[in-house]
Order: sequence, then C-alpha cells, then structure tokens
Amino acid sequence: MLAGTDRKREILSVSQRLFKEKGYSTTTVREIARELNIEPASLYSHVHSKEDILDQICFGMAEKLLLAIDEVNDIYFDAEGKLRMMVDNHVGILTDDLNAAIVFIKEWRHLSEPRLSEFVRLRKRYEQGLREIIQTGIDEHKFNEIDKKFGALTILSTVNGIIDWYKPEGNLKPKEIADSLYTFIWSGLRLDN
Amino acid sequence: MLAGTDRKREILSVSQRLFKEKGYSTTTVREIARELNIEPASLYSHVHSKEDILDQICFGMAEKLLLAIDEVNDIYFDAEGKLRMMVDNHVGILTDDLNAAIVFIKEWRHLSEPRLSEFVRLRKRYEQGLREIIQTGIDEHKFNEIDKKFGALTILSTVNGIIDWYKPEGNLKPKEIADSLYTFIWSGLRLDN
DNA sequence: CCTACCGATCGGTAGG
DNA sequence: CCTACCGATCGGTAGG
Repeated sequence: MLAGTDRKREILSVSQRLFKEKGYSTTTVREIARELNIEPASLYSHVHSKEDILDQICFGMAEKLLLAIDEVNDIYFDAEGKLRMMVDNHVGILTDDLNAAIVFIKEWRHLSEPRLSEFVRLRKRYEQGLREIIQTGIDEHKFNEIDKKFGALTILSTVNGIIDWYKPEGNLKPKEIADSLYTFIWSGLRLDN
Repeated sequence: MLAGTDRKREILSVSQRLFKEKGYSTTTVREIARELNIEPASLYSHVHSKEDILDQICFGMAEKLLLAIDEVNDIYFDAEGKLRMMVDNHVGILTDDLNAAIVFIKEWRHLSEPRLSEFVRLRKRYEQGLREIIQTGIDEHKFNEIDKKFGALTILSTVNGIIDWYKPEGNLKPKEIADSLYTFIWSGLRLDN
C-alpha cells in the first residue's frame, strides 16, 4: 500500500506528534526511537533520514489539499458553491489529521533543497486555486474587486488558523467550524447590496 | 535606556533576522556572533543565554500589543471604532518590526518554563481584550451571537496572517492592509440587516 | 532490528 | 571582547 508498512506508519505518527509538540529541529531521532521502543539506528531501515519523515508529512498534506481544490474548481460553477466546498474540504482535511496539519503548516521550511522549492510550488498552486474561486465571485459581481492575491492569502490564514485551537474532543465539530468560517469569509468578501 | 546598549540592540536585530530565516532552534550562537564579527563567547557579555534573546523579542512584542489593545478598550466606546483601531494598531505594530513579529508569532513556544507560561498568560490577556471588543458589538446588536472565543481566535489568525506575505518594499502599505482587513472582519462578523 | 561507534557541532564557562 | 576549552548531544553509518 502507498502509506508503507505498519512500522513506517507508526514512525510517521509518532514523529508528527513530536514535531507538533517540540518542533522539527528540536525533536531528535533518539526521541522518536524511544517512543517506538527501538534503537535509534533501527529507524533507518524504514526512513532515509530525519528530513525524509518531514518530507512525507508535508507532501502528504499538500497533495490532499491540492486534490481537493482542483476538484472544487472542476465541479462547482458558482463562487458560493466553490467557496463553501473549499472551506469544508480544507477544514475537513486539517482536522482529520491534526498533527500532520500542524507540521505541514509550521515546519515545512525545514525542508532542504530541492524539496523545499517543490513544496513552495505546490503551495503556490493551491493559492492559484483560491484565486480562481475569487475570480469566479468577481465575474459574478458577488465580490468586491479585491486584490486577488490579498484575498487568497487572507482566506488561507483564516482557515489555517484553526489548527491553533481546534480540539477533536471539543464541542465545536469540523462541520460547524467550516460553516462559521464560510459565512465569515463570504460576508467579508461580499459586495454590499 | 530600556532597549539596552547599542551592541545589545545589534544582537537582538541580527537574532531576529536569523530566527525568522531559519527558526530559533536551527540558529546557532556562532552564526549570530559571526554576523556581528565577534567571537561566540563575547555574546555572553550582553545576553545571559540564547533563550534570553528569544525572551526579549517575544515579550517586547507582547507588551506593545497589550498596551495597544488596552488603550483601545479604554478610549473607544463603540464596536466599530474599537475594531477599526485594534486592527490598525495590530497591523502597525507587526509591520513596524516585521522580523520581531514573525519570531514572536512563530517561535515563542521554544521558551522554557517559567517564562513560557508567563507568555501564554499575556497572549490570553490579548484574546480577552479582543473578546471585549466583540462583546461590545453584540451589545450594540451589530454582531451575530457568534461564539466569542471563536471570533477572537479567527480575528487573530486573520490579522497575524499578514506576516507571511507582507513586504515593506511592496506597494501595499500597512494602512491599506489594515483598512482591507478591517472591512473584511467587520463584514464577516456583522449582522445582516 | 541491534551493537558499536563516529565526526561534527552545540550552548556555554573560566579566566583574563 | 578574546583565547581556550568542555561535556553533551546530534544525525547517521558499518556490519551483522
């Protein structure tokens, strides 16, 4: 299977949690190994390097999000539908794998070249997808002639912000968060009329 | 003076830039020293430790922001005025010292106890100030009965998001950014009528 | 998956 | 602000 062996998935899972708690740089391969009750050297049978782990977390999330936004822009035709589904997908993907999402958003810059540039390219493609949604709204005379880049980045930081406070065991469910955020963003962009 | 000697301010300035570029953990005291053309050991005449540098950056920004939001809640009486001035202050403080702002927002968790807890307390006080603004709007029947905590955190991530793309040499000035963000947030929270 | 190990580098101190 | 230095720890490899 694509996700690798059981052991490999365990390594990724433990690493995500540690990278989230202490940051990538501060987490040591010794800590990861200890949580798995194996020797540090044994990790290297499953991953090429510490950065390899970060790489798989970051690109895994990036691919999920890109797939989702491409689907939105393929299927929906009006801005309202596009925005609603985009926010719903985005919140769903982040909350579904919160540790990975936090690492993806906060630790990607510790990737080294050439993967760093490849990652930045994927992120730009996502922003481009967001701009397409905003452009649809402008064409429909629903949105202000807002600077599309400004709008895309503002939407992104608004939805990504949930990772700092979302708690799976809390009473605010992903679907409700997505609904609130959609309303907030839609109203914020909407032309007054 | 409060900011310390010239040399100390140079150390903070160089550290802010390096912490922003590479993250706190990945930056070494040797790199900081090299940029100042001194030996690593010489840094310790001006700061107690590497963490001491991070401490001063994080608490410096926190104090500026707290002072500003307290002023807003003291002076302005209606939600529109409060929100407008809060966004303006917040964007102004972040953009005025962008490197420090980025470190403040992204690296504070590398503080160790007991300073870490003190920092978190300051951040909670700021969120409390934001909730006070939202409450004012609810009392005036301008805002939806939005969950105040959700609203405060969403506002925060929306305004903080600018640090990821703001460029001092760009054509979008802090005042314009603040105006756009204010409109976005105000409309997003506003009751439809 | 383990034992045994390595070169590099880390933050920081002593003493001037 | 420098010279000289230290104990600790890092990511990773060889070889089984």
